[in-house]
Amino acid sequence: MEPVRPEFAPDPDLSRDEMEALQHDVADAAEFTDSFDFAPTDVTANHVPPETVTGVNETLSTGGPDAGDDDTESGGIGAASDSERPLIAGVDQAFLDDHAVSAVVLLRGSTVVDRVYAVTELSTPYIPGLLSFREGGPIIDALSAVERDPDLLVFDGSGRIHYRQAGLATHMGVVFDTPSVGVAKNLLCGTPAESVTDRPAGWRTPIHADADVNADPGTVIGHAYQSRQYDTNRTINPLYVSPGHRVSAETTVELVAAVGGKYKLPEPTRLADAYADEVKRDLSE
DNA sequence: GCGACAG
DNA sequence: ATCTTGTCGC
Repeated sequence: MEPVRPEFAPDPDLSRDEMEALQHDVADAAEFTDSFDFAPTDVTANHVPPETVTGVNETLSTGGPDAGDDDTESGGIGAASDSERPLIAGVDQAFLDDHAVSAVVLLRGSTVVDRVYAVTELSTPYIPGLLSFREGGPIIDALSAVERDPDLLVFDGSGRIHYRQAGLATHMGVVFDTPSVGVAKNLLCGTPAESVTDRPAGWRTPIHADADVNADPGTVIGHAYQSRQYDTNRTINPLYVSPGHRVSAETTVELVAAVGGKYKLPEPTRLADAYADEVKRDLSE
């Protein structure tokens, strides 16, 4: 795929004020309403709702072809096989000295159909709120190597949950004008509607815009979503999911749940994370 | 000045 | 994000 709107590409050489100005433009260009042509229920064959797990490792599965196709899943009119399912791209990075290894794993259902990566020199430090100016370039490099246009991009980081409603997922979604969602492990800004501690799998609560966010106070900019949970001692923190581009806050939760597997992180992102680490390891030997 | 802050 | 062993619990 290629950047459809390169004018929004994050230039790491901009001044801080210019970066923030560009983010305002990105937020204005972003669409936080559903605008994609596949059903969330077609994303995966096995719509296993989030479970409360008892163990840690069960059977190792890295997304290889599944044993059989289920033509009789919920809905009935869904895709019959992985080959008909929407193309989902998971994006994540690993770092090595002053270089970023950006990895993209493409999935159709539970089948990994492609993996690409790019090694790019970093030119800007990590600054909360300006992440896309550090990782955006490297990510664009990797996504540009993807042959087919994904139906959805899943990022490791925030989307609309951002001071200027222009987090990494939103910024990249706008640059490629592709539906995208952000999945962060920590909350950047905004206020959860209720306590997020020790919640059962499947639980979610809205994240509202507060004084730190450039949006009408109370606007739902994302959700805390408990993808997995243990039934005993230790507890797992929730994920903070938010719209990137062309997806609503509510649908974002549904999509993240749909692409989620048996781990805390959704499969696309989890596999991209592992791939980035793998490339990094091979690269440092 | 103090506190807060995705990856 | 990254630097890293053991350890608790199923």
